Amino acid sequence: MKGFVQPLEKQFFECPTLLLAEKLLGKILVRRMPDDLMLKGRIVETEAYLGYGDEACHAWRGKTERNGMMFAEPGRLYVYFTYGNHYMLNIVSEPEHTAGAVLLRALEPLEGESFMRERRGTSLATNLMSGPGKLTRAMAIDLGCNGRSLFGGEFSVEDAPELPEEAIGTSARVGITRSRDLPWRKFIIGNPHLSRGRVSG
DNA sequence: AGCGTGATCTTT
DNA sequence: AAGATCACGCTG
Repeated sequence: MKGFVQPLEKQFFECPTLLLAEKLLGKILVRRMPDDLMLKGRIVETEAYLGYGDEACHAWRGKTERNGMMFAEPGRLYVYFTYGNHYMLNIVSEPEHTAGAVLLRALEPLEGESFMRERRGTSLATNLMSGPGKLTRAMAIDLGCNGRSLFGGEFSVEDAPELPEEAIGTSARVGITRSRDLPWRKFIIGNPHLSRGRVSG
């Protein structure tokens, strides 16, 4: 059928976390809401977090109630609450029982913008989902979404053409104090919907 | 550059 | 039980 896009399947997510952080750039996060409302955003900025050897990762000291979902199989959502205000959305990576996830830091709105504008209280497109807390707000993602699968219909990631190597930028991760030096942030160079972290490098 | 806001984790 | 930390966003 024309216009019907197949969601990415499990195998896509079965790769090392850092590689997944890069492969997700340009792909489209989809949430199917009640009443035929579709929310879509192109992934333009990600960060990799690994349970082993990465002190910035919630799971670096082992499994707890909060970070438990990071140990699940690839392709599930890890959502957590922070700073008393914000939900952060991650896609779980690495095999089951191994902690890893890709934080989605910024999306470019593609569908459902009026819903997003209302939730965000702003109309500027580049301000709707240009940050990890903003995008969960815009897409109404909270702790109830923790553990949801990307293969169950409600949430999915749509395929899109692979980006050329030169379109992808790399930098240190934003807003962390430990393991600052690791260059595990990936983004689409020059995209206007990036987070406040940095726009080009 | 400063602060709100509250859960989680560490230290007493 | 108390204190520090925090993968942020907004105001100024």
